[in-house]
Amino acid sequence: MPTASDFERMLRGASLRVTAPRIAVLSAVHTHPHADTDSIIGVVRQNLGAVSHQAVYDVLRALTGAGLLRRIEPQGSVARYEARVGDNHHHVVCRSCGAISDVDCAVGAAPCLDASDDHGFVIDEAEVIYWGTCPECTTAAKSS
Amino acid sequence: MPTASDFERMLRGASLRVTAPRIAVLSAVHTHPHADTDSIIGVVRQNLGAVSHQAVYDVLRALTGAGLLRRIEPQGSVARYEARVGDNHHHVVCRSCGAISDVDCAVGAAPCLDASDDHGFVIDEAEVIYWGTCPECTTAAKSS
DNA sequence: GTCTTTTCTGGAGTGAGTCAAGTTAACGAA
DNA sequence: TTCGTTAACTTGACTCACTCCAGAAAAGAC
Repeated sequence: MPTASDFERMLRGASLRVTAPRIAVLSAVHTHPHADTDSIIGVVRQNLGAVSHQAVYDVLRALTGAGLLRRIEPQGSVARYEARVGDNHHHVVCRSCGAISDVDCAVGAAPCLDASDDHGFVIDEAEVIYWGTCPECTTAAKSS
Repeated sequence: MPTASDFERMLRGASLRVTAPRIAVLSAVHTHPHADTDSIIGVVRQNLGAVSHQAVYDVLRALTGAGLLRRIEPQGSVARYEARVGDNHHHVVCRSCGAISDVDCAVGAAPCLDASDDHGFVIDEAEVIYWGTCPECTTAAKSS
């Protein structure tokens, strides 16, 4: 787990100012992957005390823009953030409880990046979301 | 292009009641693929006159649930609907203008459905979204 | 034609996220 | 160290897609 000074280095590397809210948000997302904005606000406030929700929204946007965080938003869910960036990985989402897990790319480094007919689009990323049922919900459904 | 009686047959096939708003919504989505709810409401009102937005939301949900329509919502966009259901196809989304195009599956009928490590999830669908720049935006960017 | 059930209307409400104006603090330069 | 600039934070109002609710209307079964 990265330390506060690691986070500081990451911020400086992205030429962003180092502030307590930013460190706290970065840390919260590292310890709570796939957390939604509300939970992040909660965690940040536990560590720092009062922080405006607006600040957290701003920080999340700044960090996402700088490539330090990645924003994901599966259908029917609010925005979630994760700290694992730079590798091409995807997600499985549980239809029943909304749980999210990371999945490494099925077909090498850049899977499915070739669309059969790209309609002239210049494609730079392929995002894959697997939909299914998580182990907990599967067993819960069986026993009912 | 399907006719009103085709739509009627589709509704009956899904054991849904046949009403003017439903026919109109079905027709609107067929003629305007990837339209958002607001545009659909607009098209429906052009054809039918006054229809409440609530009715359109209800109809869209009923038709989506019955499998007659498919709901897609790429990040940063509101919900959109398309009438092409039952075949496993995906979408390219333009980062700059939000345009959406259909893309057939790159790797056969069910692409990438095998995650390398599924964490015990029972996966039933793989959704792929390609991100890029559409032809219009590409040429616009070059000329500027 | 009458009855039951589903659908539609109109209006109020919810909640994630944004906008705007003013204050505060980070950090490079003097 | 202090100063000034500029980015970041606070507060609070606001937007907008979407939902909930209660009553009215219409579709389909008998």
